Amino acid sequence: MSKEKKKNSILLASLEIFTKQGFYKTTISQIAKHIGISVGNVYNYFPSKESLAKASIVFVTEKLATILHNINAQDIPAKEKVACFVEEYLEFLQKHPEMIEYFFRIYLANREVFYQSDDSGFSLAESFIKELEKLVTDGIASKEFANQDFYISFACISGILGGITFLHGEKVLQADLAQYKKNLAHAICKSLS
Amino acid sequence: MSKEKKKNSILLASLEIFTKQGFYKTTISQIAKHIGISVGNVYNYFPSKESLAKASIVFVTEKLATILHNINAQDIPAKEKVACFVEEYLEFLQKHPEMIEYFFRIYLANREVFYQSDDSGFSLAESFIKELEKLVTDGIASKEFANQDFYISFACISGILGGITFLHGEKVLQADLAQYKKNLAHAICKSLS
Amino acid sequence: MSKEKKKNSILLASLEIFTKQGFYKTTISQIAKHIGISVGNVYNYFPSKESLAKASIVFVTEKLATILHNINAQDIPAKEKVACFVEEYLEFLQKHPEMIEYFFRIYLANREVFYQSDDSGFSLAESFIKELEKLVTDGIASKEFANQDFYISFACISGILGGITFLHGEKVLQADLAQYKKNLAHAICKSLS
Amino acid sequence: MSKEKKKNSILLASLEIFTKQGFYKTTISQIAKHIGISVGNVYNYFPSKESLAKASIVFVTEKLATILHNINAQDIPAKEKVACFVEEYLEFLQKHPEMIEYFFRIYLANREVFYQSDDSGFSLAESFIKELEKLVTDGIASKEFANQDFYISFACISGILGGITFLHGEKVLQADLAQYKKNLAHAICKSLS
DNA sequence: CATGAATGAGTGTTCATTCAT
DNA sequence: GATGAATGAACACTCATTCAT
Repeated sequence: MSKEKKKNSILLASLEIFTKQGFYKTTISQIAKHIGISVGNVYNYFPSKESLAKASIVFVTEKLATILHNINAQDIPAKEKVACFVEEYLEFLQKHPEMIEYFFRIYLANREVFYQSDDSGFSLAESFIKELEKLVTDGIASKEFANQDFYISFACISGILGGITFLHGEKVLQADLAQYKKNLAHAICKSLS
Repeated sequence: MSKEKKKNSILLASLEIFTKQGFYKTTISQIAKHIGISVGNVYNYFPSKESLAKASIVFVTEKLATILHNINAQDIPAKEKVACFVEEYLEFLQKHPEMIEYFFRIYLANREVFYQSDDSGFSLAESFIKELEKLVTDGIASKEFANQDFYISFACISGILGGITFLHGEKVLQADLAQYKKNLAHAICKSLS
Repeated sequence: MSKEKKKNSILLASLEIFTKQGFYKTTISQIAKHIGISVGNVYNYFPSKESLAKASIVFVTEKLATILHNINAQDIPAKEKVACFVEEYLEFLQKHPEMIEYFFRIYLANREVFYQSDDSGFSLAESFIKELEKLVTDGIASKEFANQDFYISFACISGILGGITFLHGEKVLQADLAQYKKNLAHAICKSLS
Repeated sequence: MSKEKKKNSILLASLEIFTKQGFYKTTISQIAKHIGISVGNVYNYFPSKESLAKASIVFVTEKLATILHNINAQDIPAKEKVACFVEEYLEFLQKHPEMIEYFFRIYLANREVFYQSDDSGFSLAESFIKELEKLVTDGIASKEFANQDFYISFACISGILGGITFLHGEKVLQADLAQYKKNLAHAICKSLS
């Protein structure tokens, strides 16, 4: 296996196990065992457990950022962009719940892991937030969305998606995720207007 | 100090330190020191660290449930109830950020701490969710809100509030919390309609 | 309850719980609860956990010593004395297994509890050993027993009784204890001859 | 040092310190220090303190079982087998008092450590008991010993040896252990006849 | 690159003992 | 005498990280 591939497999394993068990309950040994390598070898690719957690969040946010970037690149109304993003988000959540849940459970919650004195941990999600900002700004420009503080919009979009993600993780949703697509997109757009 | 009062002071200290440092990085010794008692004495009031975390979440959700319960009891339109709740929520967040953040950071994130095999950890927040459900149901009855899956509404209300709470915790909000009151209430009502 | 009676009830409770759970796994709190008094009050009667254990062994050995003393006082052959002692010992074991087992499990095993630098822990059983010595000496005088080192005789008598006590505690003996009376007395006498 | 050898050295250190100080007064740290390794490394070889105690007892009983097995294999009268066993037992006790005393002090006394719900702790000594049973059965077959309940015979053999072991541990025996060989063998054979 | 034995600081929890009431 | 809250030292066990092979 190439160096890059092995690094990636370590990342994916971490992501999965961190999400399932939490950051602190996950041991390096478990991650190593999950992909059949030795504990010491994990350290050849990542210098610490913390760095694994950070690399994981960058990995996830870049996936989300890419999705949103491609949508933003299209020449369609902002409301449609929201609908597209909700759709792709739900598909992603369906396919890789561990990645999305990692974002909401591990990253947003374990502040002490991701934050350094000199650097807001928030910055790890920068690429995604940039795209979100673009989406909102475009919508405001086209008068589709109300011209309000970006943070309100941010709270609406990521809050509502976070809420549904949480419920999905709790396994309380009776219907298939895709069923919620339309209503969620509608709710988000309304909240932004 | 009465027994009940001491138990409460331990709870409040836990809440604060858990929120600041995370569940796992917080030691019983720190909690004990914070209120000037011995480690062993903490265990005279709570049988384990985990039980402290659980008692904390019950404490917070009951506070929130009480606030919402009183609002629900009033004879006003559902939209006004939402506005009232947002106002009181923001005041509460301003005054006791550790309690609200505890709810979003510690409870929602450290699944492995709160969940037992036989019992959804979700149930610890039951009293609050019940009130939220009442608010939404009433609004649907009065045609103020759209008749949609409660989970969507749940995601909207707690998601948007969670989002702003997160941003507040990140200290990125430039304006005073109260400034966001109107816009947030508006966004939530819109999202429910 | 008189002071003496309460002291005794504490002693008996200790004996029972020490035997059932071992010295270290028994807490003062358990002993106190067992007789319905407070932890602090136990310390009004015994200055330490260790002193409780020591008082217990003195209590038991004095019971055994009394039994043997009365037998020694009779004008019967030594072999009959052995038979009598075995009989009464088995009856005692039947009735108060916790006392006898205390002697063999707790006292003989937890050396570190009973021994002080200046004093052999062995001395706590002195009264009983004295009587045993008398029994053997008398038997040698009457030519019933061989004139051998007392320690050999001691090993035979208390060893064989200890062995059957152990097996009784293990609950592997199918027959009633009394059934073993004759054979045990016979074995002991033979071993002494 | 090979893995197996290190495991063994941990075992021997445990045996010695458990015997000297008792199970509960012995700390893993002491065991580790005694052989110059770290606390954590002990746990690479034994998963718990309890498992160390159990492995120790298996180790000792297998030593005793082997001794007795070799004697049983010889074509000599049962009485001579007893004499051989007593001799080798005393030699072993002389050479490795910690092992034999471990058997009598730690194993027989700390029931709560060795017993599981589903399994008599007694079973840890199975291999030795099997050999003892063979010795007795053979002696009965050759009419050297009386045909009595095996448990009586068990109490006699292990009781008498346990008694002398106890006295040896108390350091009350004036003569050399070997001096008691003949008398002990004689006493045991008599008690079995 | 890969291994996994070794390290040792760190933490939840227990419990004998004390003492103010 | 009686209570039981308070103390704090002690200890089993964990696990991120290192490094010799």
